Amino acid sequence: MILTTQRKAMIDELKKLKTHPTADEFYEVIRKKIPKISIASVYRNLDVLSKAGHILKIETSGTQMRFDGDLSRHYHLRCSKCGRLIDFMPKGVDSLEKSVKDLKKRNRNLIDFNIEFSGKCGKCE
Amino acid sequence: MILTTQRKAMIDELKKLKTHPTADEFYEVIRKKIPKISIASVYRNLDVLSKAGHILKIETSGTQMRFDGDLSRHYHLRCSKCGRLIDFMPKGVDSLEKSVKDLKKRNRNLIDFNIEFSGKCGKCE
DNA sequence: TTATATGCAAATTGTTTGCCTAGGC
DNA sequence: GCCTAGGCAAACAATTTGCATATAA
Repeated sequence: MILTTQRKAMIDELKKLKTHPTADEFYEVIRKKIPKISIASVYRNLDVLSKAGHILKIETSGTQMRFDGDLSRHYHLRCSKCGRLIDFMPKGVDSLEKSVKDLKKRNRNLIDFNIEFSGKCGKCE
Repeated sequence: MILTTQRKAMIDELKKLKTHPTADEFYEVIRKKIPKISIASVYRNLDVLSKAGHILKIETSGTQMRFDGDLSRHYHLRCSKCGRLIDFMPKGVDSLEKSVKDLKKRNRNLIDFNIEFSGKCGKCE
């Protein structure tokens, strides 16, 4: 996997966003930096970059894939009012993580988990 | 929402399945009972029946929606080997549920959560 | 007998692929 | 110079819609 200028720019732009864009949303953003980029490259590169660990592909409710430049351990909340996907790392999450760790100890076949919260985001409360 | 013969049959058939089928998988199953059913009705009815609370639409990894006739509280595990979606309700899950309950107490905006586990299913271990 | 549901085909949406050219090492 | 990446358009897969007919209350 070659980190071309285009791919580097994609990583940079995605890291600036807090919105967890879909591929087509990100296409509109990156087009402002790289006007000649094609939607096919956006899909291809979001895929290879996530496989290479530079960005995160988010398994989310709703049909479209979403992407995240923030690699730190955090969760997401889907706002039940406005529908946006918001970073969510509240106090109390550590005990949930501990529960999962215990689950893994009891169930050796268990590898990972994916959680999405739902509720009102800060702006909609 | 009228519970037509067709919709009743769909609920019955889905409840018999443990496989959490996609819409097209379920279409193949229900066709054996209602040969003239159309794929459009399958999509439409899976949607209205889930909204009416008769069945469950599962937010799952992968691109396709999956459906579940089992309304009892339970979770799912995506097998990392065979890819199937398996019911998962192990010992230890109660402490995870307690953690989420605590989270909700601390974060009043929080409504619900959706978790999908990944790991090897019973057949693949 | 009026409203809702269904079948069929066509339209839409999100994503992937083939192929040829361009750029990176 | 060789191999991987990128642009473009066409293909594909999953789902939705419009419309005419059929079924339910």
